[in-house]
Amino acid sequence: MRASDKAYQALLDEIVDGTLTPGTVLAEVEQAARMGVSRTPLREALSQLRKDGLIEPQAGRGLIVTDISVGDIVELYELRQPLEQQAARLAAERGDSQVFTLLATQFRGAATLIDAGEGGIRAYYQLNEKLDQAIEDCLSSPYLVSALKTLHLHLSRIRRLSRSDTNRLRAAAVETLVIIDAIVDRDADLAASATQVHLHQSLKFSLAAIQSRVANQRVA
Amino acid sequence: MRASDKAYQALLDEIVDGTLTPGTVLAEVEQAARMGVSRTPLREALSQLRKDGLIEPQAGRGLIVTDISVGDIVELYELRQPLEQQAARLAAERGDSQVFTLLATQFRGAATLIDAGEGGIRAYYQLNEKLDQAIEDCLSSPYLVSALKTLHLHLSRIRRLSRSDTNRLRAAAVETLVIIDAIVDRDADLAASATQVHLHQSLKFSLAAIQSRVANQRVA
DNA sequence: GTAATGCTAAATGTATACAAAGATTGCCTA
DNA sequence: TAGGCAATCTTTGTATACATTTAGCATTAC
Repeated sequence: MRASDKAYQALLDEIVDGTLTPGTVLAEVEQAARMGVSRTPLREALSQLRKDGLIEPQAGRGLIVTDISVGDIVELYELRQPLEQQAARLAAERGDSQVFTLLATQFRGAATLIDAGEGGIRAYYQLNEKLDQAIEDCLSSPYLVSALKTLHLHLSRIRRLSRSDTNRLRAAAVETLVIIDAIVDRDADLAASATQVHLHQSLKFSLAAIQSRVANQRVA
Repeated sequence: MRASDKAYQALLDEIVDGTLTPGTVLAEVEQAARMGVSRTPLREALSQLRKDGLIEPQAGRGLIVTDISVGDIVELYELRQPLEQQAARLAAERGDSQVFTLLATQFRGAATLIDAGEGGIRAYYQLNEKLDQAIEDCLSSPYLVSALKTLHLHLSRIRRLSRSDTNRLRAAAVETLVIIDAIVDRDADLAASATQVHLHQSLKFSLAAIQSRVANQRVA
């Protein structure tokens, strides 16, 4: 593995999982030392992260981790809605029914998973990733796939901001199951509509979760 | 301007306008010399172009300009359709009516422009860019804007493959006018539908133009 | 004659030295 | 004391030297 790839992946992970918080200054020499690489490959990594929109040039000097706020959630969904609807539509048209039939079965057991504590919830998230992967595998367009990849990068970031409670997760699983069933039935319009519904709900509850958290913080 | 930006822009322009044809090998020392910069900023430029999907690692070694074929057109439209529909929808919801009223007026004179020879057609393309810019200005989401930017990069490339005749351009202008009028009327659904129609026609005629060109080449 | 192995050369990947640009701090002046 | 200017120092931007990897080719052995 190239040193630049290593640094890119490491920094990416840290930004996505929140270890590097928004506003953190990424000085070249400092980060190069921390990653155990020289400045050249590190700069390449930073340049990639900049293209991803995960870091940006600060007013004065240096690169900082981009902020991710409530406003960003709404703005991100303005991209997510059309992209995932299109992906669901194409998956319905071309998807391998067997794959999605299996996923449907797994999603029918999602509620049990969600109620099984921390580990179960982690498994549920992994199931969602499997679904995303299955849908992506249906797409022949590298342009669409690439846009989805970038999108999911940012989605991972906001997931930390607006953690859902188990009630919401169970509801989300049901909504997702409608999408999967539509794909199995080769009903592209339904798959798109179900996606729209799911994302609408998802956005609504994300914003509500943040609102309530802010309210709680005021009390504390 | 930084040397890396200069090299990036220069290479980008050459790839988009077809000076650097698909398959062209971009060797670092060679290109660095040609651009008048050293290898370090040139590599940064190449790294960006790679993220844009304009160049890719070759089997053996080295980076080559990515191929752009008929299949790519269809795949690109699988991204274009959802993105531009969303953009049109949001423009209809939030756009400044005055801006789009002016654009509508200009597009009503498009036919005259298209029939005025080479220069007129260039002016018509510039008018289309003004429209794209006006729509982009309506978008608050940097995520959506960024995806559109990348999309238009690749669209510029395929425009060389499937040049439209004046008949098609006139029809396209009429289709576009429907979109603009919908935006002026704040009719998001109509703007989205009109965009879908326009892009459907645009794709159909692009593919047809290429087919007929291939047929002509066989004759010649 | 063919295949495999080793050598060579050329390209990429990395590190470091050097240059330039800008920010901060301290001093001087008003 | 406050504001401005200058000098220094930190940080980024660039160039080049060095390391590493691999493809191509030739030679040798089977």
